Amino acid sequence: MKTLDIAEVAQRSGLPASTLRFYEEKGLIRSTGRHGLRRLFAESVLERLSLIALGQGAGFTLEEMAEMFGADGRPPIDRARLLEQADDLDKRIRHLVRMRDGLRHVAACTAPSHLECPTFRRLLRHAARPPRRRP
Amino acid sequence: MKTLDIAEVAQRSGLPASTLRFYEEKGLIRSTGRHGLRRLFAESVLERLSLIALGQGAGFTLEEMAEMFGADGRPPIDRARLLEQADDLDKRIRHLVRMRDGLRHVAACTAPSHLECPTFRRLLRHAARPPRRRP
DNA sequence: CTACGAATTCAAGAGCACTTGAGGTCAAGC
DNA sequence: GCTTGACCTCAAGTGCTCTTGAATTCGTAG
Repeated sequence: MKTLDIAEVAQRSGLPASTLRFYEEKGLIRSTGRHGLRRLFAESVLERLSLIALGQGAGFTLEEMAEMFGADGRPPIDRARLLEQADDLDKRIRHLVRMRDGLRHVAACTAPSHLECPTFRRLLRHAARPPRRRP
Repeated sequence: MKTLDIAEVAQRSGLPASTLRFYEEKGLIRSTGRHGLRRLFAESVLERLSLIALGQGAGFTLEEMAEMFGADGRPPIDRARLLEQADDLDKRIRHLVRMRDGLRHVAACTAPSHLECPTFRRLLRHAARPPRRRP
């Protein structure tokens, strides 16, 4: 099995070595051994890192992800949880779409003051706070 | 002109008073005066708060927003900036859509291991890190 | 006029995701 | 064998957005 040293993982994943060490400390990835002091990683760590990026984008915290693919390795994925998260994403997407449209409108709008523009005012009424990363 | 005390602003905006004080300190909102010690706000602060929520969702930091509607009040909006931000949002939206679809797929997929599922693997390859809040 | 409760200030703390710096170690090349 | 430089550890620091707590002030109801 081919092993990668941290520099190679860093280069291929685009993450700095410090982040990789940090992730390992958090239990998000694992090194398969050492060469002297130096960590060795299996190539599969790259997939894991993609998975982490995916999860981050979906709104999971690092800690939640560490739990999810906890003890063993293979993500024992919780389907209900994922669907819930997908619905959540739907909300965020709709929100962002409204905002994008709003921004474009404001950039184009010629109303004397944006606060007088009905489109803008409608937008504001819908501008609920973005869902906070679960506190 | 009707004025609101902080409790009313809090209640109508859904933000805790501490956040309102924090925003004022940051120059994001202004109280119009005091009644004794107590802040008084114009009703228009509610619109401003919506605007802030909007901006946050669009990826502006509080400081950037404080700059934008800086000295006077009325947002002297920078159109180029807004369009740029809208394009940015477009990217984020496309990203989120892929992730949502990915999550749904994974929840439904029956492949023995997700890492063997081609759809999932394709998803992973696209799971670039979500754009970091401008560092 | 007194007591209550809501608001105030200021400093510190919290949560998340990392980054940085000081000081040490070790494999490899010369 | 010695130097070099990548990698190591551990503690502390960063940036952002707030929250919490202690001590204090003040308007309003009774």
